Amino acid sequence: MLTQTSVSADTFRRSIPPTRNAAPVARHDLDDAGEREPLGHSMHLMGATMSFPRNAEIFGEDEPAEYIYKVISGSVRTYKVLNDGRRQIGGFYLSGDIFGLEFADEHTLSAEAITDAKILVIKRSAITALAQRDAAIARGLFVLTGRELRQAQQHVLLLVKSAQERVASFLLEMAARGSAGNSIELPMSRQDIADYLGLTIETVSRTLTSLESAAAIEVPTSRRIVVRNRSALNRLNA
Amino acid sequence: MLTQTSVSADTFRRSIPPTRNAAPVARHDLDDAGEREPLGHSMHLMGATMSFPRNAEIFGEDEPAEYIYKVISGSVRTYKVLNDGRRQIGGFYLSGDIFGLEFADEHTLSAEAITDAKILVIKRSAITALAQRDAAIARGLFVLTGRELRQAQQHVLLLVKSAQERVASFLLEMAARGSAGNSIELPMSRQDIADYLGLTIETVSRTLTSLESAAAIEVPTSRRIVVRNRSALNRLNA
DNA sequence: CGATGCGTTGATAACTTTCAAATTTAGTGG
DNA sequence: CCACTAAATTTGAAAGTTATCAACGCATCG
Repeated sequence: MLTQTSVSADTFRRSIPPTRNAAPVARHDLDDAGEREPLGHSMHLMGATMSFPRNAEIFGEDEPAEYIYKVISGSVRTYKVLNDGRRQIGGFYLSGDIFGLEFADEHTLSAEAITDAKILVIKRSAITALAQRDAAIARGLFVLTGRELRQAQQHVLLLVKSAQERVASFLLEMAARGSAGNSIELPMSRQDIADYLGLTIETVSRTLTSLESAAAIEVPTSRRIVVRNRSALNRLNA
Repeated sequence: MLTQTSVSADTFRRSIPPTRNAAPVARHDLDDAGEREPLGHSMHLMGATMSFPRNAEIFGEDEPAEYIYKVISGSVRTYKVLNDGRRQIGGFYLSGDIFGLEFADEHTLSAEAITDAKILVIKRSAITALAQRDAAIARGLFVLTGRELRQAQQHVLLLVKSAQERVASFLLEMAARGSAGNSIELPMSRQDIADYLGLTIETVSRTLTSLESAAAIEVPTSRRIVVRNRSALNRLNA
């Protein structure tokens, strides 16, 4: 079953950046209840921003997880390549999202920039050291990890649905995250979507066309989708 | 697509048990590096053991997550029921496994005893209080949570495979966990397996039959499976 | 012994993938 | 800015996989 993309050979490895000398942070802004944007402000004080061109690798599976990352602009995909060459995308990270959080010493997924992206890179040791002194930071890490777990569990639920349901769920998810009214800007290709949903690009494309025929959505350009009938999509979001 | 089991009506709700008054624990046994069995011994000192008959609900989705649980004997499934009545099993927990760990205040999955089971039940607040005083406990919680995340990510990878691959992976997973040579004792029904793998019972059954025809396994009884050709299964475990 | 639940097997239908080709979009050099 | 090539997306037809519907076998339990 060689349905999904093989790893593109055009990604290239970048050396891990030197961290800007992380001055001890005396205070950090607490977000309300620390839930909306955990670690949000603290991170900016101790990281360096890096630019990654489209398709550049940010970190690779099995590399030591020395940093954690926050998307400043652009977008990122994490993925895993199966033995047979298929690629499974674990998730998409948009502006403001934090990724690369690990429990173990090595990354379990790889990460690439989907579009040109600016990424805030923070030494993991700096965060964990801070977390030891500051319960709010520790809790922030916990909350973020909980989100990752939820996301993975949602992903499981997604993958047992029909193609129509998967695509509808995906669109609703992206609409909720981008939250620009009913218009969805997709930074990722059809292949990325397919590899996230466990489908082929042809099925994704056909499903979008059929949703368009059913007047549930409009697809003015391949990277922009307008939700016309949200309840129709919700109905499919079983 | 109404492929999976609807919630069985024969499960029944049990009231949450009173915790035995948790005497402050002066010391707790550290497992080597705290990794093999995180929180292992500490838990036994502060929880109460409860018996659940087959198919009894241990906790329900959306109930407050006040306890965490450890399987003493028997086995447990966690699951979620989708809007349309399908049931997706999140995982199986065997003797020694800890489950019910949550980030939020409510459970995101329900849990039921697959077989008659003895479960150690510990107040979550007792553990977290302990974790605040003891870094090893805190780390144990972290490790366990990391395992949950890994498991969910593995589950995602499982669900994008073919039926044969899913069943083969499942068997290898169970073989690795039960680790009684090549013989696998399955506590769960075909329906449970199907709902875990995102397949129908018919497909699971047929796949087992076909693996047996291919001399990869033997199925002496429906709940026991003997691995005859592990490399054949590994080959399918793409 | 008959009812009941669980598992297997068979035939057919539905869905998704595969393979192929057409079409649109994006990027490049003149 | 246009022409041209490469890449991405869409569409079509056929094949493959899994689900659905139905029947049967087998064991357990009153």
